[in-house]
Amino acid sequence: MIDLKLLRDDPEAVRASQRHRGEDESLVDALLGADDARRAAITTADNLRAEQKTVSRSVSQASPEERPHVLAKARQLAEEVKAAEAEQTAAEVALRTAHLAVSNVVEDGVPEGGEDDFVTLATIGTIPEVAEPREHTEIGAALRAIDTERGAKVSGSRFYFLTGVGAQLELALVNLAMEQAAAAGFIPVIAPALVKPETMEGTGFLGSHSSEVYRLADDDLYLVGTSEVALAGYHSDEILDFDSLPLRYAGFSSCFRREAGSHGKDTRGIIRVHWFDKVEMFAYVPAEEAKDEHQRLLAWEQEFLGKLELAYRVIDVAAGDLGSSASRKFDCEAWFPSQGRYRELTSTSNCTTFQSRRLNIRARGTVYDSEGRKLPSPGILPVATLNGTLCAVSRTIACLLDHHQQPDGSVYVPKALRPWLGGREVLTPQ
RNA sequence: GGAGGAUUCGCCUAGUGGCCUAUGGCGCUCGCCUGGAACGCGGGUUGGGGGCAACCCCUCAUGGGUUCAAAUCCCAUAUCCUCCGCCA
Repeated sequence: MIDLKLLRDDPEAVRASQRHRGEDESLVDALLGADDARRAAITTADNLRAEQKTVSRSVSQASPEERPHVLAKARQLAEEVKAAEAEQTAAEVALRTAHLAVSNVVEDGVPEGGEDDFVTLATIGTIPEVAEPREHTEIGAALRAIDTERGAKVSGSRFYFLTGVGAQLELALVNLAMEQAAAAGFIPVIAPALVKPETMEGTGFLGSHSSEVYRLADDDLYLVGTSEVALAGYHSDEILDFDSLPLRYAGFSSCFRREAGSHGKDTRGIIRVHWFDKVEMFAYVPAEEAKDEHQRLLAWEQEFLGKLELAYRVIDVAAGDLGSSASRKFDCEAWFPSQGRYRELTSTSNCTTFQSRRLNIRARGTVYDSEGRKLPSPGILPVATLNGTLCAVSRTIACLLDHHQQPDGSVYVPKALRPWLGGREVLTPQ
């Protein structure tokens, strides 16, 4: 949810942002109208409640002769309060609906346009020369690392088994990612992959992308598509200690995606699957720190890709391709020789205070007066949330096999992964 | 799955229909005292919302209900605890 105070101060900025995204700017006026209606309803209800309170208290003190009269007045007021409260509730629901319909305000500098209108910010590493590149599926099968046939047999399309070095590769990547994150000060977290509807709703994944989400109807639980959901929900309805910020978590969990709209895309292999494991970075920071933190998350993603010795580029995602809660998004796309193009491996979004407002996450900070003295009442301050992929395992494995394939059919192992792979420098078909 | 019990402002806690407009303690904080401290004394200390302001409204796990009036009575739900059952 966007900041209503900001909207009141500068509605045109929010309208401009909506246009930038290619979304309906009349939603902004609907929101302003809903807010006015709510204020009016609250004022009416407040006044009636105050009057009712006074009359109610006077009942027990009323003399026997005036008592029936007072009681009648009280009954009438009770009716009126009930009606006014119903209107207030309706106005508040309408406001929330209108509020949720407006996407986050896009950060200055985000490219105009849609999916293809990204701006490339950096291109890093040397694209490997591979004469006749094979796909990761073929390489994975030869190494007995990836078994998509049995994945399909057991679970259906877009499922897979990782076996042998494939399984070891996953553990190596997770270990490397977690080690890096912990060294950078992240709190490692193993997060639940099943969450309640409120959590899923609060993180915004039941909006336009609800068809992507698996739901367990019998238990009214959702399977997360990313541990961002659990990590954002972790501090929901909490007031954090402002001085403890930034709070950084590195969450590991399985991720589940229905891939409902992607029939025919990446049907082979493990680039696009219904289930994969992922290490996700999630940060809670003071609102004014968000932009800097976004750069830090991007830097950590790049550090990780560097350790994997991959050639990749960083793109600044265009406004029309941003999720509703992101004000800006950077993707890192690594080179896949067999496809002759870059494919997304990681993504980091700055959600500013949009997500935390929705999840009711704030911070309590010490407030100082103009002379720098502490004031007795601590202030409540807004918190920004940001997320970034550290390692989406299955896609990263696909990339590693493709990117580091050798003419003799073996696969080069980046130095950073070797400690977790028994020191192996290459993976060789059996 | 079954049977009980619990949930009050950071923590503990008083409170069984009407000055509860919520008690007391701890903690925190401001002030006084002091050369400076400790002790002591006094004040402040849940959030949210409306209003230019004075001030007002809501908030006793959540949602309903009864009543002129609910922390208090009734119903439902959630979470936690104990016991039983089942089970890694």
